[in-house]
Amino acid sequence: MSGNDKQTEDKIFEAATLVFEEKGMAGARMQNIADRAGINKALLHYYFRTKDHLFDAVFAKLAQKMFMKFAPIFKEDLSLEDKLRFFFREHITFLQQNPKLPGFILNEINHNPQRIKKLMRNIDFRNIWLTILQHHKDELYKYNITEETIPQIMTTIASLSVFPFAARGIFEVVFNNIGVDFDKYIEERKEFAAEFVIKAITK
Amino acid sequence: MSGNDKQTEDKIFEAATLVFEEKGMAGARMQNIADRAGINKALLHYYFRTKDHLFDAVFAKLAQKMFMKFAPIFKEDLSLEDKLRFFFREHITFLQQNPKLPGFILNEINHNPQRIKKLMRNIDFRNIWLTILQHHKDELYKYNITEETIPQIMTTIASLSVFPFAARGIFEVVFNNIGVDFDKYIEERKEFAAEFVIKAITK
DNA sequence: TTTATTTTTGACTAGTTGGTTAAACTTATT
DNA sequence: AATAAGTTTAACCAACTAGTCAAAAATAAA
Repeated sequence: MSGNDKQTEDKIFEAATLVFEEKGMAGARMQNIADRAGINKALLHYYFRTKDHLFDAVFAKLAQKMFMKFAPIFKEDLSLEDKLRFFFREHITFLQQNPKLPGFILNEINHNPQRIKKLMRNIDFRNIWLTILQHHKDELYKYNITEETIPQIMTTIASLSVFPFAARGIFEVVFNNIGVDFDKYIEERKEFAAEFVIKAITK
Repeated sequence: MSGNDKQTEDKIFEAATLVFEEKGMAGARMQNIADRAGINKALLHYYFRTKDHLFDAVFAKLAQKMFMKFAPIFKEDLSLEDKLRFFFREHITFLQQNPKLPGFILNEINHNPQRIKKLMRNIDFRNIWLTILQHHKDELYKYNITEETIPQIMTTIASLSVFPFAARGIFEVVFNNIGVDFDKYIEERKEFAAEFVIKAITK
């Protein structure tokens, strides 16, 4: 094992990430990945035996990167309102730096739902669920939130943050026609989304 | 031209729709489409010269189906609040009947942004934009809506309706773990989303 | 330096895929 | 019935693609 192999493995991984994000599993070509990594195609199979192996590695890493960004909210010791402000600010900033992540993950999950089931079976959602309920128990009565509406509110929060990036291609076309800049829109969204949700759940 | 050819063309189109929705352009196989249509592969190329032709036909039809569902809101003569209730009820019901549409369209647009630009260059967004402004001019001052926040609000509305279907694969896994049924969640969303937005934009 | 081990490459292969073609079949026209 | 036109098929092809392999190059061990 020379010190070089980690370097090449990383080069391959980065190239594969770019190509898979752009073309998806079905549209990606091993030759294309090899070219971008500046190596021979055979070397791909030396480090990652098959296209599936390589894809799984990339997908697992990107999915973790994505979902881990949801976790810190539950740990921060803030009021519900500040938690919302914190979340949208942090999460949208993260997506600004990884704009293709949502589209990539949604696409691959739709084409292969099995993949996410395998990936998420370790996560203990029931526990997270109970933690949230417990942690905000006293606070919830102050808001328009019942236990039954929590799934609606949680998915609403995720939608407001993630969807603009997943639908960026459409938004940009519409925005172009009415003189709105996508980047500026995203920047404003950090605050807008937080205040929108807060307003909606306030009694 | 026998009366048969329209029948076969439709059979092909329906089969192609199913396969493209499920696998995407890159993952779809002409042989698979031919099999589902119950015909020879050569006959595909007799009706639609290439895979691109066939895909373009399917995509154009599905995209139109999707976006046309946004139009009726602007014509209905209802108060803003009832318009919101009307929209979410109608649009989510439509998506219940076409659950794979959002994922398919988002995916293909992300992989080929050119396609939507070509498709949408006929639509006069500036005109629609001005119509909305004009039509709700008197009403807007009653709500927390300024001209600058309209793009935020419009995209928020779209997100709340479309995202759950685009991210269904993820939602279902999470829901399974906490005992929530996706179909029931969607049914409840029709009313929840409307009231959520109304609450958020009310002064 | 010599030998063993790991890394990298060019050439190759078996299988797949979109697309073609000539002939057979069906339907309409005379 | 005979001819023409449109429809459908089986067999085929060229290009592409994931994956292999043996040999060369580079690195580590002796």
